[in-house]
Amino acid sequence: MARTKNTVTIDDVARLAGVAKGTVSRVLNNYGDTSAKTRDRILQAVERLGYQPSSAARKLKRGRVDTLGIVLPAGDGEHADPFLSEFLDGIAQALDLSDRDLLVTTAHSDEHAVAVHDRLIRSRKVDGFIVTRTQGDDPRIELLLQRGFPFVAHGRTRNTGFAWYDVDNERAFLEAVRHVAALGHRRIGFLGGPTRMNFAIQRRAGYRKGLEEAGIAHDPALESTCELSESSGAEAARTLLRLDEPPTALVCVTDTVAIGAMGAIRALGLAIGRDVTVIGYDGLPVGAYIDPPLTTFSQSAHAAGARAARMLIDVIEGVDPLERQELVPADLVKRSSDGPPQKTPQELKESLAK
Amino acid sequence: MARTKNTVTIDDVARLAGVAKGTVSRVLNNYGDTSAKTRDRILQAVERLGYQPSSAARKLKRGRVDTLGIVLPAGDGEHADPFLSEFLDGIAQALDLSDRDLLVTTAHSDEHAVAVHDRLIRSRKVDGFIVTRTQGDDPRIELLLQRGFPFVAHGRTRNTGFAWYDVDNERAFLEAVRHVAALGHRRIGFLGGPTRMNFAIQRRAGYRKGLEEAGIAHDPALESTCELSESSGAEAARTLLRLDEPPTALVCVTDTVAIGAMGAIRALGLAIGRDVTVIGYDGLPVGAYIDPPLTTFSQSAHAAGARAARMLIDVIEGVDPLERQELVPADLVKRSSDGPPQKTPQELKESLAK
DNA sequence: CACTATTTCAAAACCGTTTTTATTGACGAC
DNA sequence: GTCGTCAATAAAAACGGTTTTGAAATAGTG
Repeated sequence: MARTKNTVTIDDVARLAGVAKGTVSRVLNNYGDTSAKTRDRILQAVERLGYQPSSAARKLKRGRVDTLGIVLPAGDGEHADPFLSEFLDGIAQALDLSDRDLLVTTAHSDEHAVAVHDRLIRSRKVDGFIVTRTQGDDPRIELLLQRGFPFVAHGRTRNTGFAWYDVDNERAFLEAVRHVAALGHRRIGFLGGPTRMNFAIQRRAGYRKGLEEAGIAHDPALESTCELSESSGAEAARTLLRLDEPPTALVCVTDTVAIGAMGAIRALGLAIGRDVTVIGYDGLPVGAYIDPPLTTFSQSAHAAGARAARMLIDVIEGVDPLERQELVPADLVKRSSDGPPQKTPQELKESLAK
Repeated sequence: MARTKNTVTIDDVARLAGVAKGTVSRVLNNYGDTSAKTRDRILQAVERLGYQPSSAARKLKRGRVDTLGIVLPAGDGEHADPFLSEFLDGIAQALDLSDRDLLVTTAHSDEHAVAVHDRLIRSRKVDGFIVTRTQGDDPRIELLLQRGFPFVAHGRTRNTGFAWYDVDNERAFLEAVRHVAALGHRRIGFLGGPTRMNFAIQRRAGYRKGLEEAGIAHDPALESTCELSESSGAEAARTLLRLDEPPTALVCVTDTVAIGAMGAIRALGLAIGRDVTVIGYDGLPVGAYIDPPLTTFSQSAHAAGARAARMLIDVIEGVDPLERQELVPADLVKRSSDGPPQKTPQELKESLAK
């Protein structure tokens, strides 16, 4: 049974145009060494047959696939990471402009992630990777550096000898402190994250710098550390508010922690945004729905994805990765969980005593 | 400059094992016609060199890429569709089990989507497509059917001669009405979606059937149509509540519309779940965070993605697409936006008049 | 022991491109 | 005229696999 092939190849084009296939190829890749006449004839044949080169054959010869890869942490089957979906969308849109595509895979553990990257590299299905959710020491980045495979990380790691795109955590927290200081707060607490995380250290540094800039003495009692959960945020908030001179503002390492803190504040009978100001970080959509809507700092995941993709393309095309390191500021999303202090710390303490 | 190639090919393996490359290939593809001795030798060489076949070369000969494609509607750059990210996650996990990958692209319009599918087909970058967010008459599906290219749709269309996975929209809305009727509601409003969407028609049909089953006369004034946005949902809700005999329950085509409606209800000074019951559809995570948490119908996007991927693989491997059509029920996620009516429609009207 | 069937593997052909090399004809210079 | 030179294109050689073909070695049979 002679199954008729329904795909049109370069040979078909060459035959129709009456030239050698090499000539067709050169025309399509703009070598510019063909006469106008044959070029027109070839382009016409291409048009008529609706020819498009086979990516596999092309890649075999050229060694490129025009495809970028990303390995996502597998969701728990419940709710997918909202950040990632926006990030993906940004990547895809950037790629559309350059006629490349995105290969998406998931991994359910660090080891699995490394294995998947390795498989994709060896089977040459992608030209480079975008690595998200980086850790201080990241095994995926180790692998990619060791293999000399192009990639861009979203977020720095301890080692920084590669291309990355990151949000300026330090700057954001400096601005957070500046913002509440401008509202009139002088007792400003910090609910920080675990210091094994790179970003937690950066954010704390920004907090301290902000205090210094505002001329407020750094009080270690106001600087706490908690896990990145609501319950942990709630507990840390309670601790700070029990101080003899409680803070009138809380700057929180993430929105999740801030939401936990808000619950604790409300439970103590205080008004968020009036008695106690709360500032988050992440710009999670849920922050807009809670009561009162959370003032926070936000990085556009969409913009990050688009930019990271563009940077990766540059790296693949030979740009030195060290020339593709970008630090961008996070923007303040002003909602309603902040405001001028209505009470002094002493008054706050008294109202809590009741 | 003789750039040393750092990729290991089948020739390297063959040389190391002292056999012809054809033999290596047959061993790796389990032809079972090689002696145990040479097979071991070859596998050992493969192991030692860390050899993995080039996907491009392999595909060139076999005509398959082991990659599925999906073309997403491009987000607006603001918030990506939470449904899609979960759906993607489901697909990716299913693919992981079968050593295939997923190619993701975006399209910003119907025409663009068709063009992207066409490009991917012709450049043979994927073996098949998963088509989401189907419309009554879907140009993408037209294209794929015409090209005879394998695909699975998430959602039916007018034409149903292909593989699909769909939630039983009609049934869900029938159950929604049954649910609120059981709570004691008799004036039940419907905030429907644009009727160009197939699912909107199905959901409306379920609503009407539910009324019939409950023995409630269908009042066209209670059945409205809105776009799938919060603002549109809010407006539709206001319109219905201004009726002389306002509804005490609103069944909404999507969670987004329901959330908009809730905002409008609150703004009118009414208590959600007491004065007016609101039922959504989609099971969006955000629904759990709003106040009060939204009662809704949920389809697991994750499960849908995983199942659709599996179905597509079957179709690619030759199963008749007509044998891969599945209708699954949506489940009621009971939260707090519903309850027995506290007021009659007349009382509701009066309290609004104030 | 001659003869055939079976197993095992080497060699060659092929997939659809890109890239390199060769060939052809036209043209100008000597 | 003959000889390069140059432009344009044809022809051939990769690229890295899979699949087909066929030959040699081995086993089985009368």
